[in-house]
Amino acid sequence: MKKEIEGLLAAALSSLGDQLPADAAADARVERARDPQHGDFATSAALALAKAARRNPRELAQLIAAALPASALVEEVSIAGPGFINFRLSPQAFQQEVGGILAADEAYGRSDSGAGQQVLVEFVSANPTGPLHVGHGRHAAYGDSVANLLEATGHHVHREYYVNDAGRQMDILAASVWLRYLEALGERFAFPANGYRGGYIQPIADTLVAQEHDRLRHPAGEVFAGLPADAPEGDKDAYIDALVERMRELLGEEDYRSVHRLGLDQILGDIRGDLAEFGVVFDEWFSERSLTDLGLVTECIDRLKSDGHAYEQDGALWFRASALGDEKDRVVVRDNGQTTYIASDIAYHLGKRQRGHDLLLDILGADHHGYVARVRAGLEAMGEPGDSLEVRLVQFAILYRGGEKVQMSTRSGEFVTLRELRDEVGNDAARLFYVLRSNDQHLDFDLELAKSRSNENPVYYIQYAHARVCSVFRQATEKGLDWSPDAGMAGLHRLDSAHERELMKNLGRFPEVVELAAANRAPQNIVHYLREVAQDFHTWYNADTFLVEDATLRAGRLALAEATRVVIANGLRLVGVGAPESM
RNA sequence: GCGCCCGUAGCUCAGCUGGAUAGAGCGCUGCCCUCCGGAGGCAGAGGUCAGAGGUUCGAAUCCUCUCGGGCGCGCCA
Repeated sequence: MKKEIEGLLAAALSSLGDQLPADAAADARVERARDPQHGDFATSAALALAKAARRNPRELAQLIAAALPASALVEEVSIAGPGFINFRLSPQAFQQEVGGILAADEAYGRSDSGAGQQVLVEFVSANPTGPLHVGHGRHAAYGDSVANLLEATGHHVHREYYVNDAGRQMDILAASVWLRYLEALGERFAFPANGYRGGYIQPIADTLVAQEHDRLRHPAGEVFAGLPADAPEGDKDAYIDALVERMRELLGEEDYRSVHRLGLDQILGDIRGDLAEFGVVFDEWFSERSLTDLGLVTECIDRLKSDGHAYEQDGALWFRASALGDEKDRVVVRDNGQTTYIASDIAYHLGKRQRGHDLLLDILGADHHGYVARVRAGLEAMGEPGDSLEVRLVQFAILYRGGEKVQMSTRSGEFVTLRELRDEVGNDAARLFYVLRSNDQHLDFDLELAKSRSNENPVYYIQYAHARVCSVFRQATEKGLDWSPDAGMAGLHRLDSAHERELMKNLGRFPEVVELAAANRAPQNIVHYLREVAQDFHTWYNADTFLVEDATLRAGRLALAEATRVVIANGLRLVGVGAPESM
């Protein structure tokens, strides 16, 4: 709809070619008028061009208005205020759009404006050391919704989860599993302060017992002999690292790896299942370890050195990131010869580019904001454009139950998991609440509100509108009142009440809202829009009866109801929420 | 100390690539079921868009500063 009006304006501007600056076509933009008195669309093109054209804005507006091609869509064009050109659309313009919605059905709202750009969206990427918690849930819901929006606007999207399977935390997990295994076999000892104490370790240890029996068993005395003191007296980090070392010595590299792999596989499998139930499916689970195994990390480090982006100091190798916009230089190889996470991250992001992705969109926790400049510097050092990396930070989610804040502690594994949240409020409420707020805003997630069945709860309010439409159609069938899209089209010209006009107008905005939400990575735009549509629908439903005697009018109203249903279903699908036919 | 993000109605927040009188929900006040699902609808009160400068024909939106709040500033990831 908007595009048609912009087309008319562009035609007018180009027909005035010699009287306007050469780049005037860029101002062929219209916006939705906020105030109905200003019609349906408005353009400030005359205001923007006035200076360059050396005319006063109102005069220029007259000129442009006069040059507009005639169109059945436009009922009235007027000049207002300092030089706005307002367009009032004809009833047919809106009715025609309803027909367009029915024809496009599930495709309504989709566009190809992304022109096939390859976008790699990386999100969640939680360390596979335990189940996902409610914070990860927000990342999952946001990242997947943004990916959906990008797909809907013609981007080629690849969803990826970066598996941190190479770091120290995974070693600690392997040790934790092994210790629970030893306990299960009867060994007695104090569990390390820094080990993973969550209950989810136990089943993994049980699997290990079932697979290996006591083949990996060593007496506790042997395992803990001569280790430094654990907390509180000693350093818990030094203690756990020494314990991991001991485990590797006693088991040998091959058996150590198999315990490590078992822990990783089970936890990752659990995460994968959790996300799948949440409607989030990744195209790829990318292993950090594979970067090292394929030699990509060393390759990157060699390139840093040969291109003069690195230097040695205090026995470590430093990446000269400060020369590329970062606030300081970063260690890439430690004095003990181990590479750091930043080395992996540079290799990882370079690899993303080499796999053919134009845009690398990372969804990260707000506490990772310092990381952005680092990776961007790394990409630039590898000869890749820094702006191929886009980072969206997601702020924390805080759970409330009624007015009470739910305490969340990552210690001792006592945190609220995503699965617990989903079980309590349901997938639909969880997904919608997670994207209700802008990603850079803290999220207060009220469990009671998410479960409530009233108009306080946007999930039910929107879904109810969808179910209501379905209910009307069920009623129509019961009463033997047949309806078809063709009959609906033939009745559209009868839709002329204020409520119908308002609803039609808002339905026609959907493609614009999708476009904007995608461009701004802002799924909350979709939710707020759907709430408006649902409100318009409920208002209309209360004001007018749909199943009237007059067959033509009835067909037209059912067409509009069906178009509403299509828009709500398409919008909810974008944020991963279901559209129930009854509730 | 330096850097990033946030500050909009009593509460929770939309709106932010500048546009014409700043929106929603909750809460508050008063209404609407002989009617397709009342899990709904209608009406009303409620704001110096944290503050101060600046750019502009026009600023909640862009720039600068100040004041509040959050988060970062490891040879952890």
